[in-house]
Amino acid sequence: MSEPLADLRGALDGALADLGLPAPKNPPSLESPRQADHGDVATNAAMLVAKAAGRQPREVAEELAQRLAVRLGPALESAEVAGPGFLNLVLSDQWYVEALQTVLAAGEAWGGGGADPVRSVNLEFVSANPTGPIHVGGTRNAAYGDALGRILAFQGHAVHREFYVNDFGSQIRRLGESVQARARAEEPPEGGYQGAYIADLAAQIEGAADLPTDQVAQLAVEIMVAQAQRSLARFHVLFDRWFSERSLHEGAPTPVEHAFEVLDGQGRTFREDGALWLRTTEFGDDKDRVLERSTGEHTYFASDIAYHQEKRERGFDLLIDVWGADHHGYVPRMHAAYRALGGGEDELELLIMQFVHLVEGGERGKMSKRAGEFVTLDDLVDDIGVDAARWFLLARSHDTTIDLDLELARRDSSENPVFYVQYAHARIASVLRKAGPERLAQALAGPPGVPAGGLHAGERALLRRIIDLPDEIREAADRRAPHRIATYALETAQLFSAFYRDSQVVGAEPEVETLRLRLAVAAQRALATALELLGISAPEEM
RNA sequence: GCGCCCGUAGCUCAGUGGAUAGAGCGCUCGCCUCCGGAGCGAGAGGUCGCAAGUUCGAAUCUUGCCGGGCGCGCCA
Repeated sequence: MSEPLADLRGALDGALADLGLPAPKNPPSLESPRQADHGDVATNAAMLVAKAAGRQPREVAEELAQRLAVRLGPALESAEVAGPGFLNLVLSDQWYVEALQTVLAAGEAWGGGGADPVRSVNLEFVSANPTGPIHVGGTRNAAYGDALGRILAFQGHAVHREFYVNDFGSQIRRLGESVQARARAEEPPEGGYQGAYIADLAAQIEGAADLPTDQVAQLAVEIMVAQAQRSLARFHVLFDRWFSERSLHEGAPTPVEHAFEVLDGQGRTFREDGALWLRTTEFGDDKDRVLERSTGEHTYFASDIAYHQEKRERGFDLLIDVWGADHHGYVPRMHAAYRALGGGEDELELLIMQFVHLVEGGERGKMSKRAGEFVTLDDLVDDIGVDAARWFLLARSHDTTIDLDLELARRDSSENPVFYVQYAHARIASVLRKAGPERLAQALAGPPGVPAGGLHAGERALLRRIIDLPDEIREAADRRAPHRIATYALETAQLFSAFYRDSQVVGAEPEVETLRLRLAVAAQRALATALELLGISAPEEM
């Protein structure tokens, strides 16, 4: 048996072909029905093809059931047509036991490797301005980008993680001025930065009061970047490259100038009012955009275009940028610019993270960077820990704003979902320790067998969920939706808990104990994999 | 005004064409001679913002409205 659900899908496709029915436009479902009396696997295949074939769905389902019975043989216990044309399949214990064997044989690789086709992905995320510490929004971006990277990599994609450092331009000058003002005990400049970290920078930079402002600014950026690297590493987020915006303005020609040449070669730029413009309206933007101001300075947009051109030239076949919600208005012009460079529409994905509100006792905290009253990544990790922070930031879809309940997040009890999942993992480890290494090795050595009494409902339900893992990961990857993995982890932990409650593992009849030990190992792997993809620890004991 | 995101249980949110819409928290009530009780459960609680439309079938797709968040610089 290869991957169990893939086998079923193959059998279903084959059965449709047997009947001379066209393959449906959308792949038929193979879902675990919520209702227990709807079988182990339900499919809507008959309803999908009935119309095109001009047939009654239930009639098609009946014929499909017969063909599946032939193709699946002893794997299929029964197939029943229900409702408007669903086909509910009950799989045999033998099928389940063989599926479990497949899971165990795959080991840590179970659930991964589904990339099709394999792509070379540049994943740019966080990219927070080095004018201040990383705050909660950046932390969510970090957790999301990192988890997405883990999922894509587990699928088999080549993932290169990058942090774009905005170490150039007016805000950096303002940072230098702010630090220098502080060092001179003067008021910060108009629109400058405040907060304790500015005082720290002023103290750390020797001669900050007297050095040229540009130099103070660069030294401050270096310190801030190093701090961001430490904070992110502590949050289990590592990058392959920290890309300097400043570097886009160095060399001859500079990457920015090179990008201008590329755009000019495509005939996309023009001069007006003394400025250089890009005709982004040709690609759906609502107005054209300035690349070089009438003063001769380049805009931030020019840097960004040069950066994306540079990434293109490095040979990635997919660029993903994860941006904060406050930049969403920038999306159309970036897409337009990418196409103006000659890039393909589906080579660049811009993902927008919505905001996070921290909630404590029903009250929302404030996060204003300039005022210096923000909660930073380090503050959050100090408060609730890496695992809880990552869980609560990752458990929800990236395009919904979230309220993070700090009071719940810091609890060490099963009321806290991340604790509950980790506890289930640790508990399995404890059961396996109880069985002992010899007994465990013996159980895993097989051969797989169906115990005399057959499988119980709780065992089948847990195993069914473990078998779902590859599909879940594929969905999470394709939809850029790490939160699905969190949902999966919680459900799997709940199913294990129910199984554990109802079924004695260690000390059961030998062949039953063997099955349950194997199941426990598989459940532990599924949980460990899900947690790993979220960057959350899977403890052996707590 | 225009654009993007959101509107699902008291609260926070899953669920992007299928059957009787789910979870966590909160609330009420149960379970320790038993592999981890820092645990395990049960129950109450919902016009899926509103209205049309498409479909055999809509929380899900379309359109319009209402409500909330964000954005609309030769700033970054």
